[in-house]
Amino acid sequence: MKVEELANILAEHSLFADCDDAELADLILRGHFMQYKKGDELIMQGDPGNTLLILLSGNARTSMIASNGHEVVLDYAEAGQVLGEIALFDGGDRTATVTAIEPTSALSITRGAFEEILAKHKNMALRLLKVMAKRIRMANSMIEGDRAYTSGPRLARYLLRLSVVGAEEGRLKLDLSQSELGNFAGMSREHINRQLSAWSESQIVAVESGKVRILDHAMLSHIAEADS
Amino acid sequence: MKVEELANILAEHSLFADCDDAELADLILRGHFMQYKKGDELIMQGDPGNTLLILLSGNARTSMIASNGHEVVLDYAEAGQVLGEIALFDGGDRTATVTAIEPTSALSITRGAFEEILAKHKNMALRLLKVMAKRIRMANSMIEGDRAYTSGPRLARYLLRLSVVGAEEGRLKLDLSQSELGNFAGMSREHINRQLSAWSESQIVAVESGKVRILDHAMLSHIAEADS
DNA sequence: TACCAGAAGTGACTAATGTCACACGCATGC
DNA sequence: GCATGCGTGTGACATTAGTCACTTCTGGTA
Repeated sequence: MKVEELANILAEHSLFADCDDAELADLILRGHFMQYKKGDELIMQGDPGNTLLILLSGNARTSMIASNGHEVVLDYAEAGQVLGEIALFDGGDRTATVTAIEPTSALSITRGAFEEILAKHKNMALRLLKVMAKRIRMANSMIEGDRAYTSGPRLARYLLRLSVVGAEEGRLKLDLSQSELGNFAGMSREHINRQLSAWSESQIVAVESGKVRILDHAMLSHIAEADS
Repeated sequence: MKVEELANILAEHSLFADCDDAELADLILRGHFMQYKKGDELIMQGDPGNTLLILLSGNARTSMIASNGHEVVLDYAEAGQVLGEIALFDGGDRTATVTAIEPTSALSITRGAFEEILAKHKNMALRLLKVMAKRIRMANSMIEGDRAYTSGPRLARYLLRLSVVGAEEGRLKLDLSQSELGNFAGMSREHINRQLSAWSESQIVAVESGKVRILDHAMLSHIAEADS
């Protein structure tokens, strides 16, 4: 892939939108371009983590497998997202596995290279701090939601999180199977199914050939804040 | 408080242990020394967040109140910990409330001052990135634990998290009431009580005048990884 | 000492979800 | 066309943990 193409992809996404050309050039120069097929693992839980990844295209699922075998999906990442920062910065092993859920490409940058970039471009550190702050905020909000709410409001939250901001007919960013939705929202497939059926009755969502569409965004937001 | 005293306190704690004198001096010079009584709020959920706090002494509880009134305790902070980074860096409001649970003091640094320090001392950014990486790691591990395990293993994990590393007779860092433990581990006070009683029967913990002591650290760790 | 407040202990009941079992529908490929 | 597999729909039941309503302890204090 050409350097200009990479630069364009990077510059399209918020995090790198305000990078100057020199920064972009350095990222691309020091990074390796990686390609993955659907199902490939970009990052494997337990591995030592010495690289930072920047998703260029495609979508990936970040998940952890607990010691009892239970799978927990933490997030879905799209182009422009930074992955692998945790292990890179704290020096520990990778905490989660990142799996491509469609053909995906990424820029891989080693610790050494990234530290040089940080040293050279001081705005880079602030950008990264901002990305990580947002991640902690999201994680805290997941903890709060998982703890404080019952399954209904929780599923509502996760659906809203998957909903496209522009709200093009309420379609979700990703078409997840009900089992995957379950792993993401922390409930059983059957329970997801029942909840979705109920909401479908009351016209809050529509389920068409396995795909969820949000019909009543306001109502869903209301449910997400509900008392129970 | 004298500058040298502050410098000593800062230098004692891991995050700042490798700061050079100039860095410490800048932190202290640009920071305001704050003191809090037990029960005072160092940070209030919903406020705009324009300062970073570094705990110098005491202990504080970080908690969120969900829209349905449910309180979720995210963490307990001790001296040396950085607080308030999330809102400082992503520009949003404070996500949680931090309450002193004993007399506490902290260094408060405004965004502007901190950005100047970051620009001047390039190691500062790496240190911060590391702190935040560890926080995300901890948050992810909370999500994993809350989702994948039942109450037993979960309580075990939170007790271990509160246990002093040096394991001085298994005493916990903080003597929390059972209700507080409940808000931290995400279960009802009664359930905490029953679980603790059961473990006390089997000599895994001891409960003496309201204080929990871990008797069998290995067993508790084993429970924390249990299948159920 | 007697009293009070806040914590802790406990039984009975209830609510929320997970689990199991199985039917169904729809796409894929031989 | 038919077999196969995967995702979905649904009832019955089991479990887990929360809730309620008290009682009992404990430490501090008038």
